[in-house]
Amino acid sequence: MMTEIAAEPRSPAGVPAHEQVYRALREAVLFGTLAPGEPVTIQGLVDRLGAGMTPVREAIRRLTAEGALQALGNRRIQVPILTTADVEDLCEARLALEPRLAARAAERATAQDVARLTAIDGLLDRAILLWDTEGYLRQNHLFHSGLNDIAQAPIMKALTETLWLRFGPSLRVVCARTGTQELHDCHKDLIRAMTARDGEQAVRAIEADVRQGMEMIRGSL
Amino acid sequence: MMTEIAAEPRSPAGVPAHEQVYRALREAVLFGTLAPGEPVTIQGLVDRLGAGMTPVREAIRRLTAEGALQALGNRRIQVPILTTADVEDLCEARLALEPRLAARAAERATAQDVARLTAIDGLLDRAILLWDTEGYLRQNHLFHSGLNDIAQAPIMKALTETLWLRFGPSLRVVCARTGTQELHDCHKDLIRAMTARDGEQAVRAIEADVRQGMEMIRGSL
DNA sequence: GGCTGCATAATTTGATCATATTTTTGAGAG
DNA sequence: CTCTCAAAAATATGATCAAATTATGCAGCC
Repeated sequence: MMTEIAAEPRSPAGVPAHEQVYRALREAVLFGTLAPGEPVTIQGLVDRLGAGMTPVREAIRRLTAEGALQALGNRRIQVPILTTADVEDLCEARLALEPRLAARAAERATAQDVARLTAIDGLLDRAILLWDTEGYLRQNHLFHSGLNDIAQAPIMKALTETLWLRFGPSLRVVCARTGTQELHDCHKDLIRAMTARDGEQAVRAIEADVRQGMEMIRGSL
Repeated sequence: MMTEIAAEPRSPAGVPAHEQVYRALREAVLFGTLAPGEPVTIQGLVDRLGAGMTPVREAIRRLTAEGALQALGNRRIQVPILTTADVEDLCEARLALEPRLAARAAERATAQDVARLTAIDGLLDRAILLWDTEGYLRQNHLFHSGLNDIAQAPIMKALTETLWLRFGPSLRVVCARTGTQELHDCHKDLIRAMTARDGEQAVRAIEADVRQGMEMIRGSL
């Protein structure tokens, strides 16, 4: 497994090793091959990434604090396995935060912001047509991350990012299995809402998007 | 400063050093003497707590991921200084999450749960009468943490805890300066709502509590 | 005779520390 | 005011120790 976690051979000047390991692991959680329930060992990461123990350790603690990884009692760490209750919990948390961010974004979006999101959404559509699951996941995350940036609420955005880390692996499993063809694209509604500066419409669109995503995961348990 | 971070000389069987450092630091953020803007150095913690570098490092990364500490660009770490925008952001995040938790708690609370919260609230009142700021902060946190436990939504609760870590130091500064005497006690309303299984009332009470607390902090900037 | 169960040994993995290296800061000289 | 250099702090490595899991082997039972 997890053979696709890329090891960056050289350190691009100034980026600490623990930061690089963190980014690689985070990517692996969101778009990579880390599956729910998969064990994550420190030594394995040390061997695979060619880093020392301390940086790997720090990165793992960080991801664990964010909910991307789960520390079992017995010194073992794994990618969390979501229960039905977890998905409910996640869904409610997302519905608490993301509509507020979307409303703020709709109130603040410039034409440039809308253009950027539209471009990302285009790449997303292309990924869907090509059955490119990883591309879909990347562009989808990029779209929502960009949207939440526009809201200018860094704390709520940070919380939301940790939620995405929690359901990332499960969402990937679902998408790899069932594909992404038949999903209703709420992003178009979102872009319309932002163009119109309509917070209410943005809230409805993001709620639909969240429910759709969480429902897919729930159905796969 | 921070001389009151207790060093646990011996490891109480099985609790790893990095976990102990984490707990000590977390307590210091919530109830201790760590003030906003105060620098947190690894070496300082190593010397003060008598632990090794690696555990201290891990604890700091964890707290940083939770927003309790802030990594400056230049390898320096400090307790975050909240801006007005941060407080707005925090307030909206709390209003997004805590009312939902309170409503869930109100629907699920047993008589025993209510009794426990009532007991904590009694200790809280005593702390207020005694002008015991740390006691007030501890019991207040215990009350809300216990309330959020009852909601049985571990993910939303975890998010909320990180929010408390973010405003902990600032709240403590305010309380130490202005005291806690004149605060309207929303906890009584909360307990009534839980006894009555009234989610709506619980939402209103917690919203008032959140606004009151955030307003105190906002006014101190 | 083969299979199950448990005790024990071997190996893997995690936790911690001491230390070397690099970076940043800040003081002092020009 | 700027540049240089020394002290302090952070980063990162590898070694060492402890704990847990897995493998192994022996006895007893079907």
